[in-house]
Order: sequence, then structure tokens, then C-alpha cells
Amino acid sequence: MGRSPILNDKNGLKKGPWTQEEDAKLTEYIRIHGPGNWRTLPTNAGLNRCGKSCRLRWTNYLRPDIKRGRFSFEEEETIIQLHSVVGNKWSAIAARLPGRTDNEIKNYWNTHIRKRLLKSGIDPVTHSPRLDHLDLSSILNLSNLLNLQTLVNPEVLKLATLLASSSSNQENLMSHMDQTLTNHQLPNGTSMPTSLPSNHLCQYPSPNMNGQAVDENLMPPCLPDNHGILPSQDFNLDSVLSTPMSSPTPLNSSSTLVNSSSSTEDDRETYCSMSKFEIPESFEFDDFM
DNA sequence: AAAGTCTGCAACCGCTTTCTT
DNA sequence: CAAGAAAGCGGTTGCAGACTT
Repeated sequence: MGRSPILNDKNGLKKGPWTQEEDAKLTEYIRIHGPGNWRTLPTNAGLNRCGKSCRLRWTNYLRPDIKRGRFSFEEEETIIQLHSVVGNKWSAIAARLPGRTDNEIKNYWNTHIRKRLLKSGIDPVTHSPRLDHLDLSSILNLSNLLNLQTLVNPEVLKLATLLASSSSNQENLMSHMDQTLTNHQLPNGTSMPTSLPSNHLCQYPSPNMNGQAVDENLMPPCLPDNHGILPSQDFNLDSVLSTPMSSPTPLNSSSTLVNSSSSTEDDRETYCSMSKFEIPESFEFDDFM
């Protein structure tokens, strides 16, 4: 694993993977002088590296408080939950996971969690179910797992059931579901946008309330605008975010709703995370950041 | 067994924010 | 207050090893 073999930049500074000798020099120097002043550190420590590279090596790898190895279930839960609130703010997430670096969390997200969410039919950007990426049996599974009766119009689920048991025309169904959702009053009192892109059925209220198709790449990272996540009055985000996670953090637990017989272990974990984390209506993203 | 492909992750890049003078 | 330096951050790259054909 790692980077290209030894390369030198135009200033003659070494790039690429660190050797044990370099690690030892850096560690020893910081042990004596402490971290900081990264510009002069390489010279003082006898390293032919740029300060930035030294800082990165220290913060991401050599720091003594870094926890290495597999992410625990609780850590993974926390990452998913926090990501649903702050998006790709890896440093903010890392601040709540003692011993984990933002880089490590980012990598873990991109290589493990993101894929698993996609596989489970959940959009890793919005944390909403993606009906366009699910077969209908998955939709039904998903609704059971998430206790989605509160999120999705029962008629939609009924339609999905019907279609799952027959081979009806899927396009017609989606069109019908669209219309159904449009008329559906949301549990928090708001209404569906008048025209919702059919491929974003569960992201309501839609990020684009004008009813135009929404390019998910242009969407902001999952702001707490109820993209399929409903507010909970008794949820206190501050208490969650201000508490570094040293033990399992039971948020707003509804994990008992998870149907243990209807999905894989991985899927259950993912759905469990999705169902446990709820955002208060009064949540202010700016305050958190 | 060899070749090709996929995966994981350390490290780099470049932009933004914060600090210092 | 402005400018430059330092630090922070998120996105991306590219290699080694694992896996598949």
C-alpha cells in the first residue's frame, strides 16, 4: 500500500511514503519539542520533507493517540449519523471519534460505508432511500426496516406491494407513486412539492421546491432539511456532538424496529443507523459548524 | 500460473481559513 | 487593516496486495 516510490519535488524535498527512519526522526523531534511550527520542523528534525508533509504524517499516522484497526460498529454508526447531519465535514466527524483521523474516516466512508449504503439503496449524499436504485422487494424491506410508515405514504407501499406481487408496468407505477406522494401530507405538517422528480421519491421535501429535476451532484451535503429524516422534539444534537464517543452512543434508538430476518447483517446495520438518527426541526446548521 | 481487475489507504494537491506581523 | 505565512480541510491520486478470470 502507499504512494509512489521516492520522488523529489522541484525543491529537492522528498515525497512519497515515509521510511521508518523518517518516522523515528519526526516522532523523536515532536516528543522533545512538541508539534507545531511545521515550516521549520523538517530542518530542525533533519528531515528532507516539507512541513506540510510532516504535519500530515504526524496527524494521520504517528500521533500516539491514534487508534488503528477496524472501525467498531459503534464508530460506524456514529460516522453515518454525523454524516447525515454535517455531510463531508470529516474533521467535524473525527472530532467526535477519539483516536480516529479525518483522513481515516474519509477513507473508510469512501471504501466501506458509501458502498454499503448504495448497495442498500440509500443515497450516501442525502441519506435518503433511492427508489430508482431499488427493486421493489427492496423497497418493501426498506420500509419495514425503517418503520417507514411515518415517512412514506402507505399507499405508496401498498402500490409497491402490488407491483412486487405482479409484473405490472413499472413506469406507470412510478408515475402513480409520484402523484400519490404529491398529494400526501407530510407527518411534520408540510406538503409535498407539486412536482417531484420520480427518481427522488423519498427525498421529500425535495431539495428543489420548484419541482425542477435536481442534480444530486449539485446538491449541498445533506443539510438537515428532512431529506427523509423527520424531526424529533426530544433530540439534543449538542449533547451528542459534544460527547466524544467512548462507548456505544444510543441516540434516538428505534433499533428494535429492525427486522432481523429480512436482510443481511450489513443492511441491518445501515438501516439501523438511518432509523436511529433524527434531526430536530429547530436544528441550526450554522450553529453547529 | 499468469494476467487483468479491484480494493484499501497513505499521501499529495490545492483551496480556504486562521494567525501573525 | 492588509499581506503573507501557517494550518486546516476535503478531494484526488496512485501503488501494493487481494481477488478474479
